[in-house]
Amino acid sequence: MLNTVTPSKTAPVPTGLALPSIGRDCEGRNTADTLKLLCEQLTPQRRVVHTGDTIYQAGERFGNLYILNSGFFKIVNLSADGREQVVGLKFRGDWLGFDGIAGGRYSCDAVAMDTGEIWVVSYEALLAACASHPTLLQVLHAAMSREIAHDRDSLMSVCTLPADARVADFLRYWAETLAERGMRTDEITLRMTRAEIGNYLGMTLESVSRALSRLARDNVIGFATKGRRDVQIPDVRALSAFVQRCLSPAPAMLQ
Amino acid sequence: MLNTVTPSKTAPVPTGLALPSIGRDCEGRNTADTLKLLCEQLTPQRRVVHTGDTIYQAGERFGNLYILNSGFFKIVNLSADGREQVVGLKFRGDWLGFDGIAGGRYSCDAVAMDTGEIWVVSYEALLAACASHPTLLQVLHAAMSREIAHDRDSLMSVCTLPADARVADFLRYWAETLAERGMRTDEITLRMTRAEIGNYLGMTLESVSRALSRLARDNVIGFATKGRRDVQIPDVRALSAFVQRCLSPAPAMLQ
DNA sequence: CGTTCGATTGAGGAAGATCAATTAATGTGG
DNA sequence: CCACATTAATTGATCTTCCTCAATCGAACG
Repeated sequence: MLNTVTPSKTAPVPTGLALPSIGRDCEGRNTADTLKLLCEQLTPQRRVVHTGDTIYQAGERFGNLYILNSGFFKIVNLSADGREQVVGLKFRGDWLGFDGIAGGRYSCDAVAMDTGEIWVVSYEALLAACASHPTLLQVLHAAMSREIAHDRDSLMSVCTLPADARVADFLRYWAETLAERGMRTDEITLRMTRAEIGNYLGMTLESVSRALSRLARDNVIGFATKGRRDVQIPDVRALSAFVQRCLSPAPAMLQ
Repeated sequence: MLNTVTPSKTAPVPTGLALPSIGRDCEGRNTADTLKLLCEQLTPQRRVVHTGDTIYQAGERFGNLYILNSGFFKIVNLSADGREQVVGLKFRGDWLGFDGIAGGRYSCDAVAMDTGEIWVVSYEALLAACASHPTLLQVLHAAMSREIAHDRDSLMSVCTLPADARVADFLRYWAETLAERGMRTDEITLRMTRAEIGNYLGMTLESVSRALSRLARDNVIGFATKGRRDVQIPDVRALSAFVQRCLSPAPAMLQ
């Protein structure tokens, strides 16, 4: 495991820039528009990644930022004493590597959870491009800002929600993230094991499994015919409602 | 409570720019140097704040970033259903308000926990200044990057450490933050109640109290003669050692 | 000097972790 | 394509940690 990515292979896959997109990236710009702008202004090196590839690792010298064009990444923090913690999940349009700017070294691992394509942008080159194209700077800052805001939401989830609600909120976030990118949300494929989900949410894999079973029993989610990796979400709002139900102690548990 | 700050009173206090400082802010620049640069390049509006003042609130229109010159802030996230979560603590040299860039609105409250001074910088003006002074941009990005990296460390603490270790790690972080700014760490004054600390760390105020009592019993910390708000930390490394002891199950509990 | 707020400490209970056994999915070599 | 090995997921039983509830104490303040 932990293969470094194949060094400098120009990607033979389509960029997919023509895909429709609904979510707002920054000031009325959606993910697809933003990617288009970045591609045109920066002409980044494109790189195909496969499950398990690491784009950068903790301690490695910082130099590049990465933009995720397709696929899916996890960000893993490592402590000196060997603890591992999934601290973030990255989807299409997300940036990777901001943590390296301050210290000159990345402070975590970025691991691909699926086949995908990332765009490599030298931080130096990016700054130069920003100087002549202010919109680029705005997009960069918006991406960093969104990451900060979302990290805070994650902390709030972990600190204030019971285990079942945390899992429900996790699925809700995942579905909404896909929706913002114009993807289907009625059936999503979790490319993470229960152990990885549990690590991210601060609970054991058994608790994740039990929470999912409970969500399925309450018909908030469903499982596909084959495999429990695919989760059916008929109505995203039902997940939010479930979270609220976990928070209010009094109201009766149906059935 | 929740007073908004006195609107536009120019600060009658010294900036304290000549203070010594040891920690690295970004690429060999320390906190004091960075503040000096910011003050010279931006000539920001200065504003005195008192305990309980809020610099901005969730939902308020974004426009300014704030640099903390002295004092101490907490950042509070609010959920739609009324949960409150302390998601960050800010010390001298820290920036406030990054979360507002992406959405055009702040997503949390910034509340002063002590008398202090903040510098108000219009985001527009900052961008303009960055265009002509690239170092400024580097400093800005470093501040955002550090915030991202630290938020991840917080999540890791909450997810992987038992309650006692979390409190110890919290004190360690506080002491190191002060040390980086050239302040004393052998005796620190927590300007937060047990309830606020507990909220930040994802536990109850009783658990915080018990953890502190345990730390005092093990002589990892001490309490000042009067009041339990002041914590003596004879050796910061003892706090790290305590965290490690919490993680390794086998070794005997002394006494 | 009483009131209020914050902190401490104890007792009991509940959420979730741990341990363990079983089942389902995935992958491999024949 | 199948038997087997391997990994992931589920479910149950027990145990630990931490939360909840409650009483007490100390400090700060009007």
